[in-house]
Amino acid sequence: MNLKTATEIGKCLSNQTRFQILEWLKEPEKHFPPHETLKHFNDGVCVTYIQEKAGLSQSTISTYLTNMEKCGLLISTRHGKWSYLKRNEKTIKEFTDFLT
Amino acid sequence: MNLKTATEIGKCLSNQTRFQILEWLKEPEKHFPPHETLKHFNDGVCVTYIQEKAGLSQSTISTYLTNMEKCGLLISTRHGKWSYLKRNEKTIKEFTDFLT
DNA sequence: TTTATATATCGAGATTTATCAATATGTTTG
DNA sequence: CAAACATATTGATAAATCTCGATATATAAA
Repeated sequence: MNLKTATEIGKCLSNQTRFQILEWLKEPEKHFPPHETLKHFNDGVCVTYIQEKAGLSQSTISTYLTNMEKCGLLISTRHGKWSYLKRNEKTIKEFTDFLT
Repeated sequence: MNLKTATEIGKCLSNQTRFQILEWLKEPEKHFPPHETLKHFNDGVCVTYIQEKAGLSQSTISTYLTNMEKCGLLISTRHGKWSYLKRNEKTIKEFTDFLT
């Protein structure tokens, strides 16, 4: 982890909604309904579910998630027309190690 | 640690200079000269030394440090006319625990 | 292949942050 | 007390971020 990447992660963590998303994704089954198509949470939660729970516009949440993926906080996996997001624990650990 | 405080900390970590200060303060003796009056780094480093190393204006750094203290990232101790800043490892740990 | 659904990107206005110079406050020293 | 020094606060402008609606793209379903 370098200073630039760490700062990009800091930017993602500087907003309550984005931070909250990261918290929700710790335990997806606790905060989101199971997806109608996929029956598991192996790749996380789809954009729409996150958007509905956050209560912000689709475009805003899409941008948030894209940026969070870019700096390594999230991993995005596409299944058909859905994008699923899950935490990237490896980067999160690198970040906390860098800070500590 | 709650979401609001964590987000305030995230704001501090969203800027390279502020993040850098936190890194410098991990090992003050490695990045700063010993203070002419105090001979130790027990309470950290004075504002002026941090300001000079960061290369930003006195008012900017003062504001940075004040905010970093407000959200618990730093501990400020006054000795005479100097304010010394050091990392608040307790809060930093609470933050990384909250994130993990 | 048209239509519907999910996600991404663009453009714009409102809000927040970055950063400074100027000034104020607090503390020490002559 | 006056001068000097360290730090904090204020006021201002430029830059960045927030957030949306509109629109584009990708994929699936009819």
